[in-house]
Amino acid sequence: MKLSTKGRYGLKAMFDLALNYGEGPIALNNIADRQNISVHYLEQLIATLRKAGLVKSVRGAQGGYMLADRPENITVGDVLRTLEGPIAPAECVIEEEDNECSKASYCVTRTIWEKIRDSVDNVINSITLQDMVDDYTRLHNSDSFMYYI
Amino acid sequence: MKLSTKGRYGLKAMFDLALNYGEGPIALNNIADRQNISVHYLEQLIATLRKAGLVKSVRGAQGGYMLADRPENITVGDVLRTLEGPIAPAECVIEEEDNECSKASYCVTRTIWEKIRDSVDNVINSITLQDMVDDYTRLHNSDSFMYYI
DNA sequence: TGAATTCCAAGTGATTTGCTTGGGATTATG
DNA sequence: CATAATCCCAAGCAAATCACTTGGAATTCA
Repeated sequence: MKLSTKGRYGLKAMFDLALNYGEGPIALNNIADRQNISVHYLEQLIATLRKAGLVKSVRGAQGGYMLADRPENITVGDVLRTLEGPIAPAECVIEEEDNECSKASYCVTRTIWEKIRDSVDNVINSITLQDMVDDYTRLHNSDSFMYYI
Repeated sequence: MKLSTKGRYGLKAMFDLALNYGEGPIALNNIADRQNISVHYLEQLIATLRKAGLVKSVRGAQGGYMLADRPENITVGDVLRTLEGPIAPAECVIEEEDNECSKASYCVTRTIWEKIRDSVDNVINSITLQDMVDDYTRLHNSDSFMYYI
């Protein structure tokens, strides 16, 4: 039940782009440095995100990447599903596909997988990149921060 | 984010044992036949469950396995954690272990993994094998079943 | 023109998955 | 007491997946 580095690195990168939203294209090696990820590996991940329409690229010198939409319009679920494929604990509860086995209608374990899938979906679909940015600024810049030390 | 066959087969087997709770030892090949799993593979899974104290075994002819406790005292989480290891989407939010990275206190993606972990935990810790048995008998034996066809 | 960048394809070692194979130990039953 | 039925254990293994690396082509700014 672990996410691979694809999903984990990819979300870090998207969060980085969200932090820098509106500031023109961000070069991949900047993101890779900040987030401690191999540039060439991140390249592959962001290519997937680009093909999915979540980021835009600008080629050539001074080029880079930027979010294709405002951070409040991109959810964690969008990012994770793009990089990890459908988020489901078992084949038989992948929604898009038609993997239902013949016993689906009365399979008791299947209802467990559905509940797990739905609860994860609920979390990742309800958090946007903007929410993450807000969390970040709250943790780093807020005056109330000192009270918690 | 998929479960492996360990968790999926294992839960099916435990559900099977719960259905037959109180009827003496159940031979593994019966379970394997009913649930469509290789006997030798299931043997390995149930060995793990036995070492974890979730099932008891009776050796020799007419032997088999039975739940070590009543179905209402065993949760889906007990079974899945035993077979799959800690259920967490990333290393840094595995509770038992001390995998926190140095940035844990202000890492924003980490809070995402925590929320996913907690929501899955919430589902699997709240469902017992008895709940599954109840679901099963409701689907198969209840008079109201006909109304839903 | 040259440096900075994105884009693309292929290769690779390590690990995990999902079993299979082959046997030994124990015990109920005839 | 022999035998069949069962649990117990260890090792092997092919295929897939993971987490990258390597090497280079295409594009564009300065």
